Amino acid sequence: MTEPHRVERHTRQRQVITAYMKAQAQFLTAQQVHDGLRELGDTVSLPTVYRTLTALVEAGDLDVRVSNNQSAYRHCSPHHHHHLVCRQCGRTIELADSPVEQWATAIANEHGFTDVDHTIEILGLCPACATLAPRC
Amino acid sequence: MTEPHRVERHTRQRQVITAYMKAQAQFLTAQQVHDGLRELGDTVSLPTVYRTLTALVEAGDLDVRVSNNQSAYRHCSPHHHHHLVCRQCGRTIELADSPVEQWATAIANEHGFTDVDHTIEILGLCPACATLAPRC
DNA sequence: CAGTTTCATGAGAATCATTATCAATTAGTC
DNA sequence: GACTAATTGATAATGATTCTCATGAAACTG
Repeated sequence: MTEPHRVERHTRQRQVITAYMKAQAQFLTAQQVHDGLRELGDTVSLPTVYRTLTALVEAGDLDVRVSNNQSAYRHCSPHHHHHLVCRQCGRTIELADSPVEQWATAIANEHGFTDVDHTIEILGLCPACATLAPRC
Repeated sequence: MTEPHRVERHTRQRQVITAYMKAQAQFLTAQQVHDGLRELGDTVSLPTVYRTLTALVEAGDLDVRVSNNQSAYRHCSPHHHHHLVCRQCGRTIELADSPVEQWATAIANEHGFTDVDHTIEILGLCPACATLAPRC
């Protein structure tokens, strides 16, 4: 009944995608990653881009964000899953620990919930976009 | 330059969908709403279900939640957009005001963000699911 | 280093949620 | 009841994501 021991392989494609995502400051769709890599000469098939991004999300290396019926991925430092995001340009600021952590846990306990996790996202207009685009 | 004055019409389909969603405690996909209505004998075309649900979301009457590449919709009381959700059965508990509100606003101001909104979601395993399904 | 195993990749097709199109229906108004 | 514009439904189109499966290449073996 022991798991068949799945070995993770270190392929060119995975390295390329991982490196690319680490260098990226924005949320990118699979398609954008695919195109971006091609521009650098590192061709990776679209299905592989999807597979790898999904794997990286499961590994906790990437954050996902769905908008417009599309998933966008972005590198994120582990354990700090809260963001302040500009709804215009997508500029993201990672937020450190907050009072929310404790509150969330407390609320969950109160209702008997276990194995608790939480997501917080603050959306707004960053200073730059506020001045540049009064109305888009 | 005045808007052409768009009149909202009160159709059978809209009433039916609105009523149905109000009576529902779970997040439902457009397809599920469509099927549910058909079972009640209130047939509404799938495109119309989509159109109506989208409109209701924009009106602030419904919450959306994306999972498995599908949007799910659920009635929600306005102004309280925070939920404690069971990741297994989808059971949802609406959370009242929290310390987060102030914190979010403070953080946003600190970074010069304006027109701020936020989303918080606490995911966990509800007591029922925790006992029934130790491992799925 | 050659052989073997097994996972990963890529090309293409398939899926399937969501949207667009457009003619036919209707709600709201006079 | 007639008029007008919004709404609906049938259908097709779109497009992101996933599946299939033959080929390629890691990792391991001896």
